[in-house]
Amino acid sequence: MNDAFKALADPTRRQILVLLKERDMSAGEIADHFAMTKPSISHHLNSLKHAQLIVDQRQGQNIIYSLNTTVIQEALGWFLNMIQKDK
Amino acid sequence: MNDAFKALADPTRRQILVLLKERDMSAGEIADHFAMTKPSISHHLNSLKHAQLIVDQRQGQNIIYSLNTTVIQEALGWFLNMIQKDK
DNA sequence: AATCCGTTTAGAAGATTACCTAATTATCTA
DNA sequence: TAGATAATTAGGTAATCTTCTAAACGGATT
Repeated sequence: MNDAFKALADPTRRQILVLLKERDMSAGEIADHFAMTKPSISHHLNSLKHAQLIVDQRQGQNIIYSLNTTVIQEALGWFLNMIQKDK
Repeated sequence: MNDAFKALADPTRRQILVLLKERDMSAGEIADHFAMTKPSISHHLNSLKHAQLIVDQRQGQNIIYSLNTTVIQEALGWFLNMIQKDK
């Protein structure tokens, strides 16, 4: 959960999540959306994966990334609890 | 919004928000909950304030901090949107 | 098996963050 | 106004983060 919050702190990583919300994408496709080298994007993907916000799956030469909503839902719960009136 | 996500990345700062959810507190009271110097806590409070996650108000010698749920609600919206099925 | 393509790993530079101690500011009280 | 208390600001250091280039890796194709 701490890893998730840390991963979410970076705007590039949040943008990657938004992209993956639309559809699954390969690492290269994701990288094409940013003015940044592929190794840098790969690092961000690893950070998101470590936080379990995304999952990956090899498909031939490509590695396809997709959103894992489980941890996102947990985070959502944290925020919901925070704006709850009592206790 | 980016400032809020960055502020939320630190566990001490999230814990401060949890404390302030229960009741408003002075900077000193907040600091008493952590094994950390007051200047360090003051730095964290400033970070949270800058992100508009909390507001402060002087009351005599004390400065009372309280939660500002507006930005928390915005973040909640971000997560909600992220787990939404389409669009 | 040689090579190509997509991707990750390694290593390093520069920026940012988190924490400390010391000094300063603001307010209250005697 | 002098002293005490609450909190912040200043300055410094160590650790972490973001990004880059160069090199290595895993499958697919020839």
